[in-house]
Amino acid sequence: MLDIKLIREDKNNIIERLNRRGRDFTDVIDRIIKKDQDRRLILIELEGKKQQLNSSSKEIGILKQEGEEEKADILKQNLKQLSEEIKEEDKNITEIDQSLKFLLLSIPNALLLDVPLGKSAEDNTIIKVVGEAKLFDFKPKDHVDLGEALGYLDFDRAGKIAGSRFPLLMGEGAKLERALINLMLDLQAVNGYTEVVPPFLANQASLTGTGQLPKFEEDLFKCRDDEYYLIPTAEVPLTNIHRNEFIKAEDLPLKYTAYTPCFRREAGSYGKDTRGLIRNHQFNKVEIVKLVKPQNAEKELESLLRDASMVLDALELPYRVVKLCGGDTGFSAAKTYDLEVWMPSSESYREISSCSLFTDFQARRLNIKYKDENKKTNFIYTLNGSGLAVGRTFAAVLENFQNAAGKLILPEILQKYLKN
RNA sequence: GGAGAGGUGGCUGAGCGGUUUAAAGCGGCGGUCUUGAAAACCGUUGACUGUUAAAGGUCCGGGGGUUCGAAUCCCUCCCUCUCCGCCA
Repeated sequence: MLDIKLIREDKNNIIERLNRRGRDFTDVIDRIIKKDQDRRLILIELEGKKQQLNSSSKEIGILKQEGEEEKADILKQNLKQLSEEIKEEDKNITEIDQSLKFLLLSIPNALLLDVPLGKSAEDNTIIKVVGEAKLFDFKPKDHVDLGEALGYLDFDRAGKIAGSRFPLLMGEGAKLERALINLMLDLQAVNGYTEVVPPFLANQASLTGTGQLPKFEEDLFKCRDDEYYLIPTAEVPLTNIHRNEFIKAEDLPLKYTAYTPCFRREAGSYGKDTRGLIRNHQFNKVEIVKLVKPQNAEKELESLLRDASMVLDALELPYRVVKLCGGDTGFSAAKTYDLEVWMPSSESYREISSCSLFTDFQARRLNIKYKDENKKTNFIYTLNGSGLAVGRTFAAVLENFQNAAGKLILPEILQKYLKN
């Protein structure tokens, strides 16, 4: 959520940073400003009336103590109407507050000024390329053919159990998935993240806090009889650990990691990546989350990116780092780097991690504060990244480490994890 | 699922219709003392809104109600704890 004060005081700057997303936010911002002004006008009048009521009520208390019952009764009669008026106007203010809040909750984060302009993924900036994109002297299989041949994957039976876009890993495949999870968690432990096993369902407040609600409900699986949603990412529970909390400055930064399954309806992506592990309704992910002081934000994003990259380095997978352009940056993020892994079957790079800085956008929704150096209360900044999407890593491992015979030659570190 | 207890400022905790602008303690901050520190003592210290600064307004789990006036009474929902039942 953007700061209404900032919108009031620095409207043009906010609009400029929003418009980097590739559409014009002037109208919405103007509507917000108008509503905010209306609200303040009504509020001034209302507060005057409240002041009057408060002091008169106090007077009644005093009169009664002095035994002046009659005077008190007269005053009481006179206050009845004022009290009614206040109640009425209070209702109006609440309504305006709610619609203002809804508008604010529906506006995406203002982007940092170094986020490149652009409409789609094609306009992202390639920051660096790590490792060599493997070219095979045979035609590499994709991870589905390979996985099914090896008995690791069984999408037909997954369809029987649940439906399309669900994975079923069997035998060595299931073990490989578990090895990857363990490897990732161990690496992030070394990087100083506290391991967490959070709830896999979250309530409405939590999802509003991180930004999935109210705008993107159609992307979520929702329980029918309870106000719970299946988490679309561990970002939700991890970032919500400290919702409505005051953090001691010396406890920052706070760093958490968790492995969780993630559940996404993938509404609106019919026909996209229908094959394999790339886009499923359920997938495993190891997430890393940080709560930091604002002044360290950019540095913390760079280090978060390194923490995520480290997994790809350890697995010896070729990848590249891209900075997302405005149009491709997610709703809550102010700036995002993606890690894209090389997929030999399609000879392309595919997103495997997304590392974002959210500035105080989430913290404001979540009400997470700390006291800064000047003892001023301030919102913390949040960041998160995938470290990594396990399903996509699984696919990348299969495709990158296959040989002509259709067997896997895994890097040493993975072999070690498979043994344990 | 049944019965009971409870949710109050960074923390502990009193208040249970009207000088409460939420007591007190802890913690924090400043000071006195000290070579320095600790202890002790003195002062200060909730959040949000608003303002040049103030005044004022809002906030005692969430929502609604009663009243001139609600932390306090009523309704409702949520959460925590104890006991019972069921259960991995």
